[in-house]
Amino acid sequence: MVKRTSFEGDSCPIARSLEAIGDWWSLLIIREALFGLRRFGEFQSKLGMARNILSARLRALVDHGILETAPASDGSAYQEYVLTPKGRGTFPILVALRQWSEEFDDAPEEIATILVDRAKGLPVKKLEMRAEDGRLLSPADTMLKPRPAPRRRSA
Amino acid sequence: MVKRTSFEGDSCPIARSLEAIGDWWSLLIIREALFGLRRFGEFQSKLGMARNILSARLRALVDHGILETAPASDGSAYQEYVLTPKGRGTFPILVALRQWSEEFDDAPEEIATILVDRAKGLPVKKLEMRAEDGRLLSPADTMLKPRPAPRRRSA
DNA sequence: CCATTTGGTTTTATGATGCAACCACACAAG
DNA sequence: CTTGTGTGGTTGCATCATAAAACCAAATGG
Repeated sequence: MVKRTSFEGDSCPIARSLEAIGDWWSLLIIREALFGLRRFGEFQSKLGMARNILSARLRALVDHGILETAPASDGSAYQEYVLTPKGRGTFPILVALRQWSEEFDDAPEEIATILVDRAKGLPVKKLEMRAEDGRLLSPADTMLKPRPAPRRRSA
Repeated sequence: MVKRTSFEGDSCPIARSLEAIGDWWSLLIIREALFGLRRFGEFQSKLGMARNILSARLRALVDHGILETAPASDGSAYQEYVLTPKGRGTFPILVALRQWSEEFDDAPEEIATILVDRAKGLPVKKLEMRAEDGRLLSPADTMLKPRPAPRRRSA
């Protein structure tokens, strides 16, 4: 078989998340969903992507529990795709991608929008990594540790 | 043309970042690079991916300014791939992906490692989105604003 | 100097993607 | 009831990307 290698059984959480949302288009669909889009046609016209690919991606995202289909909303008998809590939980990922572009893009003048605090209209602060006690951490201040064995029914 | 649609000219910073690091394998290569891997063979054996794909990805990452080739390091005449500042700047993206898995994965017991603060050994705190004045922001507290016109040579 | 490792490129088979055409259903007008 | 239009897909086909393995050249290693 020469099919694309799957990260499904991988023990790395980064690989596991990419398995769910790492496909081409997937994160852009989620971005639009976070923006409020719900209908097949809305996604299609906004993203300008082929409908069969959109169909496949929506189904995959539903299978992964990121979107769910809702039977209606505005009376019409069509279904809608709405984010689950797991889907809304991708927001920090999108913010991180956005901030990385804003900081390192070779042509930042081509970036059309900035994410701002609704209350004050000022840009959102850069995401920071902190320890549990609040200390600011750099990548070098961190390390990977084997996951502690799960306590069995400790409650 | 039926080639894969590129997001290169897109004005959305998320699309632009995916253009650079959204390919299958790319973020995993960056993850290993952040972990200290430098040599072609190291990446290949650690990731278990086909060498031609690795070769293409490494070249693309170099083209995008995420990796650069260094002529040596341990005396041998081979070249190495090291992260640029732009490459190291992807760290928050990887942390966001990792934390998303840790929080929402259907089988979290399969996740082998946790990211901890090196000094105390405690897990890194969840990434938070904050306003410039430090207020904690939810997605609903934010909005997109058109980028202000660039001041021309204000310095 | 020959064998092996390293760091790739080339070849070939198959899956993924993009585009356009087609189909099923709902709804509205005539 | 028939026609028309919009929505929400699925199906074919051409092309691209990916994977696996073979191949190759330079650098060690003995």
